[in-house]
Amino acid sequence: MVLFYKRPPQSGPTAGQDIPGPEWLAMIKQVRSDYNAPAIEKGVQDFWEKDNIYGKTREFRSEGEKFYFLDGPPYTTGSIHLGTAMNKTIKDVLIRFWRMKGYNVRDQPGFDMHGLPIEVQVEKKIGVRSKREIEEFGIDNFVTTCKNFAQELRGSMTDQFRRLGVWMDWDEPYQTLRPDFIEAAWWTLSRAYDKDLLVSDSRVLTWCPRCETALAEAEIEYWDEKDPSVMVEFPLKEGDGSLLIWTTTPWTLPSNMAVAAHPDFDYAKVRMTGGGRSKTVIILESQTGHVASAGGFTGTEVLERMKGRDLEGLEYIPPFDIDDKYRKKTEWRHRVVLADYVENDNTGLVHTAPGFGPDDYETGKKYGLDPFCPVNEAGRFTEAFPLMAGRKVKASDQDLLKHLDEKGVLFASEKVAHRYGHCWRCKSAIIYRNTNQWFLKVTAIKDKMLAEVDRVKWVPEWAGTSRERNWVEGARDWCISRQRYWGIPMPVWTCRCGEKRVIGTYDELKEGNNYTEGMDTHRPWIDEVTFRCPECGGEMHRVKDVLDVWFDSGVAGWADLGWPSDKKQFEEWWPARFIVEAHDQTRGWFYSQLAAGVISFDRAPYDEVMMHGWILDPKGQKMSKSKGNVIDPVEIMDQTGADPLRFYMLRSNAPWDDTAFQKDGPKNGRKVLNTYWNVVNFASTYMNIDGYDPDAHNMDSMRDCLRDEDRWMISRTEKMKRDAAEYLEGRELHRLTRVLEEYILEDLSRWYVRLVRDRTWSEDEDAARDKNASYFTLHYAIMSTALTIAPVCPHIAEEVYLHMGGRLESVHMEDWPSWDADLIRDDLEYSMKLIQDIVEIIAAERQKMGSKLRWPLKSVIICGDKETTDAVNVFGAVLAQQGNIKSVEYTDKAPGKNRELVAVSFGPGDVLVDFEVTPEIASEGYARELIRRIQQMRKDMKLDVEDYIFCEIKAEEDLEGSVSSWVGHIAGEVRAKKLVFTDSPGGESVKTWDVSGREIVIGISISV
RNA sequence: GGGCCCGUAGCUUAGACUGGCUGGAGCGCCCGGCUGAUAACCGGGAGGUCAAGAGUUCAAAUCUCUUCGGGCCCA
Repeated sequence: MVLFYKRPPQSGPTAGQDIPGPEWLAMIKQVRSDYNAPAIEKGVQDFWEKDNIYGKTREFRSEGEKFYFLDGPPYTTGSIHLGTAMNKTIKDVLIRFWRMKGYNVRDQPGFDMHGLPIEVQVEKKIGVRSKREIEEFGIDNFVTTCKNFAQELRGSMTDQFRRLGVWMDWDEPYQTLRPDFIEAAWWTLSRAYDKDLLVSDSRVLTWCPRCETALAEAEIEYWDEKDPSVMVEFPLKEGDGSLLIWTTTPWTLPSNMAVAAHPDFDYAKVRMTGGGRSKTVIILESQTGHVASAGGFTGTEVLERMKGRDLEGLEYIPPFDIDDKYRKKTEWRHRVVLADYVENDNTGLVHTAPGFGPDDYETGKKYGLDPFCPVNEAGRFTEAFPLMAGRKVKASDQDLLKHLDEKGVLFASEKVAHRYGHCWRCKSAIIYRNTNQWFLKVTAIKDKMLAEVDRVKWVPEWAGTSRERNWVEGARDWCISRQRYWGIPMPVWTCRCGEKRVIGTYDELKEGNNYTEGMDTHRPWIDEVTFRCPECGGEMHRVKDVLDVWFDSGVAGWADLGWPSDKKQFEEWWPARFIVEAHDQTRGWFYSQLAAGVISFDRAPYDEVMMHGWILDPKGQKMSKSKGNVIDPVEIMDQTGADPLRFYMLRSNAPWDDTAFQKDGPKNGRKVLNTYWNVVNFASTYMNIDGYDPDAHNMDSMRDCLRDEDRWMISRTEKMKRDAAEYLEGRELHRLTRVLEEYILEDLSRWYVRLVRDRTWSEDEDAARDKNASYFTLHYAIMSTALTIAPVCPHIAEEVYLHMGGRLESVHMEDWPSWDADLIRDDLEYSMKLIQDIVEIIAAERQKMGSKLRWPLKSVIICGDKETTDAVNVFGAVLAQQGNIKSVEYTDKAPGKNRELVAVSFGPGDVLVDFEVTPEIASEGYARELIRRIQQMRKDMKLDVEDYIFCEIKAEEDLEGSVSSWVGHIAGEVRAKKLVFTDSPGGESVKTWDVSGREIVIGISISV
């Protein structure tokens, strides 16, 4: 296999630079001086695009072990938000990591393209408001519009994911609207049918009156809403008094069929008096006070006590009369029934309408009650309730209450704010309705699903053991039918005689009448296909429903592999090794896949599930258009860059915790990357000048040239790589980014670069070997960082890699960096830590004493046991240099009193600082003061680093004498051809300075 | 009402599983330094009842319980 990819010289981010010749490949190229992330990212992405780097990288790993990553399909909304950005960033990081580890990763992205959200948007677009209007518009026109719209939205989302730097197979995404995808869904349903898990049944469930369809739990959004909170009297048929019930849905009262009581609770018949009125009601005895005050009564008298079970069978007069032609008369109608779900609050008697409440329905079934439902699909009363016929149910509440009040049975009426469900798309308040629907009998496979939850690896662990498990344990049968248009059609055909047929493949469909090859299998076209009934010879028609969109994505794990028509891919890849989504998918995609997988293949279709958190607004609130607190990721990428955004999102929190997105977060991320960039800029500048050839050296050849500080840097680098790998394997991406941040900021930039500056500036021939050692180390650190940060920040890593002599065509083709335990030197790290502490102490002491770093210290004494002084002595030269100290001494004796020394503990020992300023120190100090001022003036004059100058200086006589021995040094440092002292300095720039209270005038002119 | 997660400086957070020196950072603020990485960089300072209370322990941000507050999912 060819492991060496040669890059054509004219391509890549550096295109435009004129760099001919094959030697260019391994050369160090100067990077642009500023870290302009958006510009760099644009360049890198253009390079990827133009040279097909993504395709080549995939190809490069095509022989590796197969790794099936499965993308959770975002709903095609047209624009990504920060949550989607976070989601795809995590995926991109792990995919790139796995590729670097040699895996052949399947990275097909997906899009969820059916369903109500798109239908609702299209309705708005074409200006229709109801199902009737859609059918007038034409289902074919409507569905075609939905399809085109979804494709459009997919396109713009793809652009945004690309901008984020996500490497997935954007040219070949799986799409739920594709015919092969639909076939896979059908196949799964036919499996369910074969196993008796697909049934049609009548149940009470959530219904959107505007969309005129059933909704799943997952399609409901809850928020607080004000509703009536009323107590209504149902007079007893025989004897005095009334049953008192409480409800927040007065519109369900016409459908009342019974009143439920808890068998074990204590009830009482209570007479209530006050304000000249009196009422006798049966209620939960413990609620007497509450009820009386709600009804405006002051006096109460218990007339009779009884258990709930004693009330069973008691007959009452319902609040509204309904003609018996609309409902069955049964034994238990309008009597007290018993139920365990009755709670110890309000009146303790529950109005029961089996046509409108899931619990009521169950109770009704038990007592043989009719699930009477005088409400149509649009949420309006039918003829069965003439009083309000044609009116919307919730809007009728007030009129119904008025009616009850006139009848004298309205005991108490107020408003209450409570959580109420709404349609996830059109936001209409949902109602419960009794309808006939198709169900997957999840309850029948619950045990297997739970076993699979236990088998799968969850990250973090509680995502599975607590959350998913808890959800599956409470799972009910899954209503998968929707009375809509844009979705996967139910593959169920029925005959008048009751015969059913469920189609699982397109081959079976071909047997149908009106089938045409290559036909669109969406509605309405599929509705034309009919079958001959094998039982009665009649015509079988398709059930008009479409599928719940959550079912679509549930089959993604095999639909995207072309199953069932293409079995080869399935055998090669399935099941998915890894999926990752946000925590709301506990009830969504984690669940739908689990159910569909157990139905189809008796197992969960994934082996590892990672759960991530949400991106919230800066105050920790959910971002939403209605709150106006949405932060646009595209805007951030354009302003600050995709890499900084990615780095920040991963750094700020553990992936599974929610993150309150901070406005300057990406800027902080940028700071880390900028520091890295500065290091690279520094290194590439000097390596380029010196023509450093990274290929000419390796760890073995350099071993003996390295200084201990180089070995220290390498040791830190090995640990960074070691930790990074561990954190990636453990999915602890926050730790990964934090270890990178600390390494870049603390070890590489703030310390190592500081140490090697003098070495890189050296033009001394004798020091070439030593300079090379620093270049080698710097290059090693920079490249290790590029490889390690490549999954997180793919653009900066690429740019750095290509400029620093990377040998492959892209950093993303590199193998994940290994680390070498032999290069870890805890002894050197310990010594260096002591040095860092001591340097810090000296800086602090200097500050207290008003001693600038520019002025050398006479001496510093390290006092401690031999072990400690030896450890410090390893880097004695580093200490002297970084602390600007003339002499570092060591002693194991306690500091004597004979010298004016400042003593501070650095842990295992003490550091004693001698602040005495000798004439020698003063002259060196002043010399450096002068150099600094002249350099500042050069900079202000915008001189080139190479330019020479003439320099004239006026200073007090003693000062002039003091620095006289340094004149040659000063002139060299500031590139002055001539440097003289004079009473009237002249030149193109003349400036007066105050140096420690002494006036100095400097004049500079440019030499020719 | 139930399950899960979270609560540490003005803001974002490390540390919690496996209890132990003066609870670390970053941003912001104040002060200083450096000036051949420079529309950068470095150091110092102020700022914490570790949400509250109780318990276990020689010792609690960390373990246990209760309460309060926030988030997600449900009822």
